[in-house]
Amino acid sequence: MGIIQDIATIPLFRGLPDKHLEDLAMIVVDQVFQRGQVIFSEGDDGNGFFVAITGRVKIYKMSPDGKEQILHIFEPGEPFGEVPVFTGQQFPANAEAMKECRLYFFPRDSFVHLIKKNPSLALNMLAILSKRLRRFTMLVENLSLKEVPGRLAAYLLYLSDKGEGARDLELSITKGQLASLLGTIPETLSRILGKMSGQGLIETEGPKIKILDPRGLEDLAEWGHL
Amino acid sequence: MGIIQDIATIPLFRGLPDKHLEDLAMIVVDQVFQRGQVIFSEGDDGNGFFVAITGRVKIYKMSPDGKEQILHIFEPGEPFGEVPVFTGQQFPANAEAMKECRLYFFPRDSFVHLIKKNPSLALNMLAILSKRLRRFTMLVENLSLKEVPGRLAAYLLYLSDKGEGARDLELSITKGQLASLLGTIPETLSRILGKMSGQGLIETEGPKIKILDPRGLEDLAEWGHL
DNA sequence: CGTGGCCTTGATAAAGTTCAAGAGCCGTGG
DNA sequence: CCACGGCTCTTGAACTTTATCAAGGCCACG
Repeated sequence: MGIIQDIATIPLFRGLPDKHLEDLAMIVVDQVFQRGQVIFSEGDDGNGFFVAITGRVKIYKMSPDGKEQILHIFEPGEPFGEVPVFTGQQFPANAEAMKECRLYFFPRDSFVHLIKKNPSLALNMLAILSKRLRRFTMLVENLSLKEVPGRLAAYLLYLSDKGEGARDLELSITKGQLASLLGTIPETLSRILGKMSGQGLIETEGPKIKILDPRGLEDLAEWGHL
Repeated sequence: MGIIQDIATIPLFRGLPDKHLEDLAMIVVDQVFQRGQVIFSEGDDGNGFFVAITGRVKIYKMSPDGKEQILHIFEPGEPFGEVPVFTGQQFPANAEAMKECRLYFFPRDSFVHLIKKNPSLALNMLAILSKRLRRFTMLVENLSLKEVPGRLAAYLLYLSDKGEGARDLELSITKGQLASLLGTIPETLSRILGKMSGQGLIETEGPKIKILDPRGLEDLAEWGHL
């Protein structure tokens, strides 16, 4: 019960007529994944895509020697795994539940059929993919053009912005995961957090980080040094 | 003369009825850019997108201290600059003509209008954006998980595949640009090309690169060392 | 023939990774 | 209630990779 309501709250489906929401409810598959469970792996055939209803999902790549790069972390309401739906190929990366997740799975054919009949659904999906391209652009910029302190500063400011400018942040992921998100390793992240504390930019206590000098962080994010 | 034919050959518009091709021809703006000319800059408002008809276009990011990361190089037939069309924001990166280019510009509103009436156009665009996401995934993987020799090996194999397995490659861009594409600098690229020659993997002569040991390159691309 | 662009090479320095060890934390079970 | 094992995080030292700085070579074009 409540599937239609759940679907209606997904931004991707905003503005859809009730009739189409019902159609979606007919084709959706409700799935639950446990923390640490693999949702799909790079190279698997993708016969549809997912929307997170509860929980948190990471999309990541692995190098042969075990280093992980997180590409994205999806929260409730966000769709993922759409790429093969439209290219007809395999998933380009892996997906894993970071905690217990409830996911809605939308099979490819039914969804494409629906898109053909509903331009606003197509435009919603185009907007989502475009936003994702924008994020990837930033990720590439960070990885290639900034060094780790700059990436970390940018991430902290991003968190602060998301929390309406809050100075007191609390990491919702472990520092190890944060390292993987920033394209580095826990040791390096740890050292840089220490250095930034020493310079009076931030204050850390476990998963809590207090921003002491937002301007200093901005300079760091922009220029790569203080 | 010829505009409709040009438009009809663009993969994005494949399968469109003639009537819609004519509509497109009505809204398109034909533009020419000289080598080195800026097409748009990061932060500019995007009121439409481009399709390359002739020439070559690079999409890139710059760091404050001048290092460049090429995100993409577009050849004739490929659309670019679509992100702001669907998110309503600014261009996330810069675009510059690498040689004299003829571009078709499609204004946003007319195009969105057309998409609403034509699901197959929407699906074509979704496929293109999805492919681009896939490419970005590979770029991130390369930048974060591989070191420069691995990236170079992967790029050479990609060129070889594109040329139906050809062993004799010819770079269509300068080595400096290749360095920027691989997320490094010309000096480093030069050294690594030298090292790879010394190991008998390739043979270089100016812009020509001959692949001597494809298996060796695959190992390098996969594992980061021979 | 000189000038500017592009590429190469060498010496040096910086940033990040690896390896190793240890500290803090927490849930489980004796 | 406390001890143990596992996990995350931190710190140190050596090492690797890459960037930086500087200089010189090659080549096309005027």
